[in-house]
Amino acid sequence: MEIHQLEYFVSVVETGSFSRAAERCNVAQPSLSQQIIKLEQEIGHPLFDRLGRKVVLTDFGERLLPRANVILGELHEIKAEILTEIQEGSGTLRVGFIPTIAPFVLPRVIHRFSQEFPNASLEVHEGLTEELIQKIIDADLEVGITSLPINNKLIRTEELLTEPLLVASTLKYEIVSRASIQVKELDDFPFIALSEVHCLGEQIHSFCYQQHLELNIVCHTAQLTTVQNCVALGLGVSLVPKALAASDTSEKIIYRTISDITPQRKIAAATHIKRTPSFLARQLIELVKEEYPS
Amino acid sequence: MEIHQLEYFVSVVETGSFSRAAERCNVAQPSLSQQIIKLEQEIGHPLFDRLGRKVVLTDFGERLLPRANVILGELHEIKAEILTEIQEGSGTLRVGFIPTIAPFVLPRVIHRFSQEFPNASLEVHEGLTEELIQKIIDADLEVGITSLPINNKLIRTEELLTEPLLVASTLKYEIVSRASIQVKELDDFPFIALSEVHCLGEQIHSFCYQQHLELNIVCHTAQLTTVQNCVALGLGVSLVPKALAASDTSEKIIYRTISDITPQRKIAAATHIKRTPSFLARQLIELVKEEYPS
DNA sequence: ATCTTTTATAGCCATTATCTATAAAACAGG
DNA sequence: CCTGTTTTATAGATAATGGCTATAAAAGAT
Repeated sequence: MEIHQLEYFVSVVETGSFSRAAERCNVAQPSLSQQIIKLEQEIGHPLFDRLGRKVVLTDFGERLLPRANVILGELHEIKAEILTEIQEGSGTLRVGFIPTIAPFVLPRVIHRFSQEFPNASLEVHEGLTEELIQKIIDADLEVGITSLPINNKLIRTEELLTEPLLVASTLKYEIVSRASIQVKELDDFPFIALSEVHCLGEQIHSFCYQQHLELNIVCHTAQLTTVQNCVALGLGVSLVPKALAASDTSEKIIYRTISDITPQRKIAAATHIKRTPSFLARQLIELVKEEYPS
Repeated sequence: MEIHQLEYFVSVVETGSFSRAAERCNVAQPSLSQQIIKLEQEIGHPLFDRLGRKVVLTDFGERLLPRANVILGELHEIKAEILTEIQEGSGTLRVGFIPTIAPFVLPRVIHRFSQEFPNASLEVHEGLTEELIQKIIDADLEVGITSLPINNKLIRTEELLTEPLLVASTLKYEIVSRASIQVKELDDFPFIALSEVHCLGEQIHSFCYQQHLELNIVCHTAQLTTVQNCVALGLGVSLVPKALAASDTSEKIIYRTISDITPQRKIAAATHIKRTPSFLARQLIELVKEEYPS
């Protein structure tokens, strides 16, 4: 049973004649007749009684008609409906964030996303860069919001913004009271270091290495929140993303930009290089750009 | 968009691979790949992302899937469902009866028919033979319950039964008191004749002509009921179908068989010679046979 | 780095839907 | 009742296309 056979069938019903149906379908009358005959053979019964001038449905034809209409209806609306559904934002998006971004960005992004795409469902996963990358490769996630660089030829990255790292400290350490801060002053104070399982930890580490700093690390923590708490208690100074500063309302810590050379990280969206980005994914990436706190 | 393309598409989704889908569909992998590509071109977007070992639906594919399943589901059930529906007797049957049959047969047939086929709808039309024939030819009616002969090469007739015509009279006329009745005695009494617009009227007329009777017609009536009433009032005798006698409970009239030569009419089902009889039509004809009063 | 798995490409073949021409049947009008 | 017209079916040729084999290309797996 073929689509065009059903189309021919419906046309014969609607025009009441094989020849007129053929004309409407832009085929020759014998072609249409043959296809109807084939259809009748497949059903096992005649669909029409050919009464000279008139063509009448048999009881089999009578019952095929509504089904044929359903099928053809479904078919012809498919393209338009799919486009509509997509632009209405229905569907599911699975997205990952690294832990040094998630706390500042996730709440705002989820909020706006669910407002703008009420029909969509968002599945969020928080994980370290390597884990996100692996899940993207396995197609468990479609997008990962991470930090550059990412060296994996299976991963496509789209840079979203550059975020400076600020010096964080209480007034206990004079570094934050000065008019301007120089990179070299960092190793004059006890330093709270973020574990290098985080790419941010790594990035700070290699920044210091490049600047020939020999940090006086008094603490290695596994979470940015712990860094923040340690700094607040006056255990030392640290380098933290500006987004952390922007969302810190406690006013215990002073955040300052380094004057001479600003350390920074690039925030990017990582996707599987072979996957065509879905509509929802593109929308989410835009939202992250707009909602990233600064 | 073709059926087999949708089948291939669903198979790829279900097997998660083009090669396995091809195997399941009994086609070579390149054939299947090509059809998927064609489908993607028609939709205007890729349906799958080919990630080496894995194949993942794009958002377009995700939305095509349920529709494809609906269409294929509809298609595969069609044949069985049509057969079921027909055997369940759903549908409409348009049937006609001539006026000299309708009153005795219609009520019983409609009753049994609607009991046995509660899903069916029956449209009954009462009309003279010529009218029924015309409506059958025009496909306004599918079956006509009439009397033979019918001479029209477009009409197929199926003889159902032979019905004798009985002498009807009150005791006022001695014809019904005798031990046996001979044809020739008919013209000894005033005769109530049915109009020849009815085939029954014609048939009685030609029967008498053949038997060289010269009826003493005292009345021409347009309806069988009027004949019956006239006879009951003792205005004369008449010839009436046995079915009328069988349904007459008044006991005013005596109905007697003629001994030597019994006039009779043949009851038949008339259908368009080119129409394949529907299930309901065949069932109805059977019912008329069974329910015809005798 | 090599082997295996998987999809895409190329070229050929077979199927089949379509076409033109024509026959057959039946209706309409004179 | 015959003739011309309309309508569907048949026959044979053609062309479009889905399918096949062989092979390439890409990417995992060993």
